[in-house]
Amino acid sequence: MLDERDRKLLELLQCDAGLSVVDLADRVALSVSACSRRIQRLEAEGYIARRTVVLDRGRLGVPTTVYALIRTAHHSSEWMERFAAVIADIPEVVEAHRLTGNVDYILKLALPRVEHYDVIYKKIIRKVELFDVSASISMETLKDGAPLPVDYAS
Amino acid sequence: MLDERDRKLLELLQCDAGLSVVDLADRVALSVSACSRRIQRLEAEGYIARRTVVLDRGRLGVPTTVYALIRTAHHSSEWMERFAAVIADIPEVVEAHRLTGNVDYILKLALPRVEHYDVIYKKIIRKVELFDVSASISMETLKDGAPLPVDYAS
DNA sequence: CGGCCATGCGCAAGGCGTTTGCGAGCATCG
DNA sequence: CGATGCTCGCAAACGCCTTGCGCATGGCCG
Repeated sequence: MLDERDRKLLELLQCDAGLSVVDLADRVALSVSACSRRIQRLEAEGYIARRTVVLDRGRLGVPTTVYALIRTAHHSSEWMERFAAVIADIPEVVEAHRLTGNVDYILKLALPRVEHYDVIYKKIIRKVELFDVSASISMETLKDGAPLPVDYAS
Repeated sequence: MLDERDRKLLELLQCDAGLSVVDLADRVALSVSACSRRIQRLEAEGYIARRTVVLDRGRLGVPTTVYALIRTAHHSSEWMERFAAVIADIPEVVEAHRLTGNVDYILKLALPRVEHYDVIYKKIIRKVELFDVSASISMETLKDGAPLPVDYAS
């Protein structure tokens, strides 16, 4: 049960969660106290899952993004669990999904440089058997961590 | 110039930026004031790019994740700019990269349901010509928004 | 139509976390 | 061996966030 102000708050907080409540308050034309309670409610009701910081990839030493499209050699729940465990243990894998279609899994890697991909590749195939892997290097990031659309929220 | 404490702070903040400075302080065995200054420094030196909130996809009404792998019909800088502009204007596209390899672009979409993909698909092809598009639906999210590895940071 | 209840706002005070000035310890370097 | 710079810890001050309270508004029922 969100009104226009709630949606605006979620939008603002996605862009900058460092904004003070007083800033947020007059952006949505509300008193500080009312705004504070709105935010508390949004957290209590689970709209806001957690707060985090986004770090500078360059500064962190992992400027390179690589996507790995994977096809599995085995279609069993045992293999799936094994694969999930392997992925979970590799911090360079920052995102991983099991997909429908030709590709079984997609992995997003954060790496110091392109050549480092091979290290991760070998680390994975040493532990699980894959049928096919194709890696694509990100040449240009058009969007990343873009705010989620807020218009579908009820 | 990061030491072990700085890295630990970045790690903790990625997991939960809502932690108070006093909490963080004793996690890294430091006084509150010293910890506060560390964090200020990490922000000033650009390690921390910004603070944000991660919203609940389900609550927001966009639980479905779809990846679109795109091959372009035209290889010109003019087309690229047009495509980038189109993508920027679609809030359901939460991530977009230009890639090397067979696939030219990868798009990550946040949608209310699978069928909604068609709406976005049509919105894109109405504005730019594509050679090939293949969409894969995420059946299972093994990782998403995982903390960046902090060990490569200097 | 009037009264009642629920909901949400604003005001102001209180509480709490964060920040900052200051002195001390330690390592580095001339 | 002494000076310099860096970072820590302590304590106070500052500022922000929270919360209790009174009030207005809108909906519902008698």
